[in-house]
Amino acid sequence: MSDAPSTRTALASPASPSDTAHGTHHSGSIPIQVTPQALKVVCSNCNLRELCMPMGLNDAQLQRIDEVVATRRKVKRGATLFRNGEEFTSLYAIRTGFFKTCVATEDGRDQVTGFQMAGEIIGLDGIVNDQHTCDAVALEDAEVCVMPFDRIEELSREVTALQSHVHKIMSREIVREHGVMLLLGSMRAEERLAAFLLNLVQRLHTRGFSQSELVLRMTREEIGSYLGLKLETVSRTFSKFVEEGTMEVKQRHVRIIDPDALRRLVNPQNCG
Amino acid sequence: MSDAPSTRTALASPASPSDTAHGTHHSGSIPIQVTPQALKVVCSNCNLRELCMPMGLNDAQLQRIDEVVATRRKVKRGATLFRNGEEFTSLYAIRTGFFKTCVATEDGRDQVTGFQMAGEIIGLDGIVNDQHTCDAVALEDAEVCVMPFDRIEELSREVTALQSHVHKIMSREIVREHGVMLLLGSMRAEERLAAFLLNLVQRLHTRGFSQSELVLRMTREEIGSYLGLKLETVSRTFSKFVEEGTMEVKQRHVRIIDPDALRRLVNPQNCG
DNA sequence: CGCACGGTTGACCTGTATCAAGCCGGGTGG
DNA sequence: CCACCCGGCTTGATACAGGTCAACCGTGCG
Repeated sequence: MSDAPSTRTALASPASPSDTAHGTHHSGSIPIQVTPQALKVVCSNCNLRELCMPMGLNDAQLQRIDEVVATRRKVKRGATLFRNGEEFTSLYAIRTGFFKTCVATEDGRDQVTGFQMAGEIIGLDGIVNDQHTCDAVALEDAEVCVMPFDRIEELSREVTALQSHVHKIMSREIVREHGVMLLLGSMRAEERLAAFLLNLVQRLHTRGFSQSELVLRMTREEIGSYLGLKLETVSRTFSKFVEEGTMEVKQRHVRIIDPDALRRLVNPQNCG
Repeated sequence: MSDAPSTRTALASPASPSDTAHGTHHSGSIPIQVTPQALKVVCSNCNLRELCMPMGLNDAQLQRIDEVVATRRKVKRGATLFRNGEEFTSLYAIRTGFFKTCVATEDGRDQVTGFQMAGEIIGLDGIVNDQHTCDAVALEDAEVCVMPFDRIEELSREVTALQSHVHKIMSREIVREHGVMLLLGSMRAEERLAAFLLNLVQRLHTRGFSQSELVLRMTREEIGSYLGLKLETVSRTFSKFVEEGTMEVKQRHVRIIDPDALRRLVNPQNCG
C-alpha cells in the first residue's frame, strides 16, 4: 500500500542465496538456482535483473546494459554508502544487504525515509542538485552495483527500454512516497505498523522469502522514525499485536499469524 | 526546507500578469514585461520557461522543445486535471492557477500530497503504471500545457538537456517528498505550519510575488490534510501566530510580520 | 563473565483530536 | 439593496493517543 508492487513482475529466482538474510525461505516451492554464471559480474547474468533492469531486451541490448554497471562495492553493516552533501555520481542497485535512507534537520532530528533491499535502486535524491540529500546506511553487510549516472543517461538515449525503466523507477519512488505521506498524515500507530509489516513481508515474498516470517534488520527506533512514532510506541504496538494473537515477536524475529487482521487494520472498511 | 529551491534559478519575470492570483507583487522592483510574443503558444516565448524547461539551449533546441507541448488545457476551479485510476498519457506544466494533488485510501480518508503553482510539473506519479495514482484538483481556474509523455521521451533521447531536465524534475519531487516526510514524521503543529508557510511564500517570491504577503488558495482542511493535522489545529495555530505578533491573518490573506520567528520554529537550534 | 545496547513495560503528561457552538463574509434571491 | 444562507473559519471544553521519563530485562558481543 505504501509501495507500488503491482508493476513489479514476480521474481522466479530468489534475490539472495543466503536464507538468513532477511527472512525465511519458502518451503521449497521455488527452487534456488545458483548457476556458475551467476558469479559473473554482469547484469545479464544477475538473478536480480528482473527487479532492477528492464525486461524483454534482446541479447544486443542486454550486452549494452552490462556497460551500465561500472563496479561493485561492498558496504559493511553500519557504514554509509553515501551521505548528505556528498557529490552525486552514481545510482546504486542493491545486490545483497539492507539499507535505510534518512534525512536530517540541522538541529539533529532525523527521519528515516525508507528501507531498501536487494534489487532496489538508491541514490535518486542526488540527481537534482548533483549532491546527495540523504544518508544511505547499510543495516547489514551489503553489496551494491555502482551505476554511474552519466553512463545511465548516455545509454538510455540509445536503449529506449532503459530510458523508460529509469523513468518508471523514479516515478515508482514518487508513488511510494505518496503512500508514506498518507501513512504519516492520516494513520494511527497500529495502522502504521501493520502497513509497514505488510509492505515489508510483501517485498520479501517477491524475493522468494516467506510471506509470514521475517527478520527485521532495523531497530525499533528506526522503525519508529520511519513511521513517525517513538520507539516505545512501536514496542507497545508489537506487544499489542502479540496479545491479540496477530503475530509472534521475539526480538527482531516476527511471525505473522493472522495477516488478515493486519489488512483489516489498514483497510478498515473491508472488515465486514 | 521541504522543497528543493536551491537549483531553481531566480526568475526575472513574474509568472502571471495577474497580481491577485496568489499574493501581492513586489512594489515595482521587478518590471512586468508583457510582450506581444508572450501570447504565442510556444515554450520558447513562455515567461515560465525558466521554471519548467531546461536552460542554456540554442535556438534549434528551443524549437524542438516547442514540440513537446501538444496543447493547452483550461481547468476550472474545483475540476480535476486527472484522477486516480485514469490512464496516464501526459505530464502537465502549470501555466496559471493553483492545484492540489491528493491520494486516497479505499475507506475514504484522503491525504493532500502537494500544492502546485505556475511553472511546476504534475503527473509524474502516472509514469510507473501508465495510470495516475492521485487526483489533481484545480484550486483556482487554471491553465496547463499538455506534454504527451511519449513525445517527451522521444525528444529527450535527442536533446540531452531535456533528458537531464526530466531527471532533475523527478529527483526534485523525490527530495521534496523527503522533506514532507520529515515534516510529518518529526515536527509539531507549529513547526509544520511555519515550514509550510515559509515554503509557500518562498515559491511565490520566486515567481515575483511578495515575500511577506500571500493569499492562500486552499482551505484550512486542505492545509491540515497536507500537514497531517485537523483543520481546527491549523486554525488554532494560525491564531497563535497572530497572538504572538508573527503574522496577520484575515481569512485566507496572510501577512508575515516576523519571518525569523517562523524560521526559528523550523530550526530550533538557530535561536541563539 | 559482564557490559552495553536494544527492547519492554509502567506511570504520568501533553499535544492534538474530537465534539460542539457560534461567527464571519460572500453570494443569491427576493 | 437588503436579508438570508451556507461554507469556511474560529473558539471552547473535553477526551485520548502517543510522547516522555524511568526502571528493568535479555541477549549478544567483546
